[in-house]
This record gives sequence, structure tokens and C-alpha cells, in this order.
Amino acid sequence: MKLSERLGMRVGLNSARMYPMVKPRELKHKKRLNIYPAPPFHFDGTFHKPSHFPATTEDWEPGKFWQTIRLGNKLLGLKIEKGGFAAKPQIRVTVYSGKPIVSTELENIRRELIYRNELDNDLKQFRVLTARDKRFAPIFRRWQGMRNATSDSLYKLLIISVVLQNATVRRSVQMLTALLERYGDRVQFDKREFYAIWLPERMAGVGEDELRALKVGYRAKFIKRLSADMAAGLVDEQKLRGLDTDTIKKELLRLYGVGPETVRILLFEVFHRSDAFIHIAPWQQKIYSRLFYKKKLMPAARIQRDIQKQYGQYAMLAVHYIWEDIFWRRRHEHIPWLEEEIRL
DNA sequence: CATCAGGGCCCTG
DNA sequence: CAGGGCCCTGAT
Repeated sequence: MKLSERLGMRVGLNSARMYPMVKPRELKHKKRLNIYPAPPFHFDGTFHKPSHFPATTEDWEPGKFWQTIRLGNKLLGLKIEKGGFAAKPQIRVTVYSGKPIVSTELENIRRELIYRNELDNDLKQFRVLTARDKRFAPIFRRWQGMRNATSDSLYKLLIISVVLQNATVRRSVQMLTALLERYGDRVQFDKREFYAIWLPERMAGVGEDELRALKVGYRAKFIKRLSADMAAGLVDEQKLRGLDTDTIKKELLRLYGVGPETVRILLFEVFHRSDAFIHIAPWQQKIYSRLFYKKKLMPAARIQRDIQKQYGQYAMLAVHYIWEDIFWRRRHEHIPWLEEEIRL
């Protein structure tokens, strides 16, 4: 299946078609790596987030997940498979690379996967808290062991956040696809094709009008400045991980194009701050109103206060469970009010 | 056809 | 601290 077909919609019509399509680079070296996440563990809930829009940098089937990843200057392909059993869950990782991987790099990949997917966290306190939640206990039980996981680097999620701004999902997908086709790296592994996010330096020589030709609009300036700042090391993802939430927030807000909603996304998904329920966008407000109050529209401040009061340091994580659950259900049952709000 | 707001953010007054 | 403007698109 072609990459653009996988997205299930017409995309990329305006993008790299003007330029010759580059052949995918084959990542033919393989190494295996096993990780044993703290039980309980929910593989599909962790590695697939149905509320996220599809990207050509990854793919999922039940029990399997593929993604590209950049570590240091290496571009890698990962195939991640479900293994083990309930009492001892296992994650089987195949690492694909252009040049052979040495064992220290393999250990870096392990560490990175554990951090990005919270594999060393058994969420015990969270389970205790949610088990006595009268309304949503069934949801928390259904997804028990699901982590707040992300396949994205800080830079990639910054770019995604920028294409999300003031656009409908369809257009966001178009923009990201166009950018990946033009500037991303095309690779092949496990008989599949993917794109990888370009290095931020790649944007240095790119003109704003060249970006605008990909119909990203005023976001061209954001993409340029964000890339320059990231390439210059204005913020360091690895360093930020160890800092307290307020400092991370302050640092991220220095980036041009990062405001309250983007910083919330980054704090939760990239930096795993489970309490980062710090902003509610208007479209989320409508969905939360339905989910939590069965009402059309509740004041955002009220929603935030209620959720924070009930789930405390796990406020954002709890919302994540309920949010992803409704998007999973959407596949099998028609939920009219939801369709109305998300407008693909 | 025209108008409008969208999975925000920056900048101005 | 509120509100206008921003690119482009599909909905009305």
C-alpha cells in the first residue's frame, strides 16, 4: 500500500509532485532487543492513539507498531511487537539501520523507548485512584496498563503542533505530508516504506516562499524559526527531561510559535507530566462537556477545576484514557455528536 | 458566488 | 489582557 493511501485521504497533491520522488533508503541491518515493561501493560493502547491523525512516519496493526526514529545522527527504523503474557509482558523490538549498530547504541535505543513509552512505570497509584472512580472505572479497567506514550521527538511534535494550529485535521495532514515528502527522509525496512522527520538544520537554507508553496501559509515563518532555534540548541530535549515542570514550561514557551495549547501537548506527550491538564482548547471543551457532563458546553475553567480536583497529579493522564477510549469506540460505533466536533 | 471559522499564536494598543 | 490578523480549505 502506498504511503498516501494509508492515510485514507487525498494528500500531498500540491507537494513533492513538483520534485523528483527520491528512492527510499533501505535500512537493511537488523538487531533485536527485548524490553520487559512493568505489568500490567496494554500494548495496543500504548502504541496506537486513535485520536492522533495518521502520519507516514509510522504504522500500527494489533500487536505491531512501526516507526522511524532519529537518535544522534542515526536514522533508524523500529518494528515493535507484542510478546510475553499478562504477568510478564514483553516488547520485541527489531532495529533497522543503514550502517551496523553497536551495542552502546542499542542501549540508547532501549533507554529512549523506555522513556518515550513509560515502560518502567507500573502506574500503581494511578490504578488505585481510578479504581474507585464511579463513572469511569470501566474505561480505566478496559485500558489498564496503557501508557501515555509518544513515538515523536520534541522537534517532530513541535512541527505537528504548528500544522495543527488554526486548521482542520484534513489540512493538517496535508501540510505534514507535503513537508515530509519534500524535506523528510524516505526509508524502507521490514518491506514497508516510511518517512522520517528531517533534521532541523535542513530548514536553514529553505526560503519562506518555498515553504509557503507547500500551502502551510503563515506557519512557514514558525517552521523556519523553530527549526533554527532547535538546530542552534536553544532548548535541549534530553536536558529538559530532568527539570521541574515549571522550568520546562518556561523554556518551551521561549520557542516562537509555542503557546498555551502547544506547551500542554509537549509537557504531557514529550515530557510525560501526567498533571499537565493546564489548557482546554475550544474544540476540546465541547468534547469534554459531553464526556464529563453530558452537556453541550460547560465553562472551560469549571471543567479544568473539576478534573484537577478529582484526578490531581494524574489529571491529564486520566483525561487521556477517557479521550482515547471514545476515539477507539468511534471505529465501531457511530457517535454523531463526536463526528460533528472533530470534522475531518 | 461570497463568507466564515478552523485541533493557536503573535503582536498591538 | 482583549482582539485583530494570519494562509488555506471545505462547509454553508
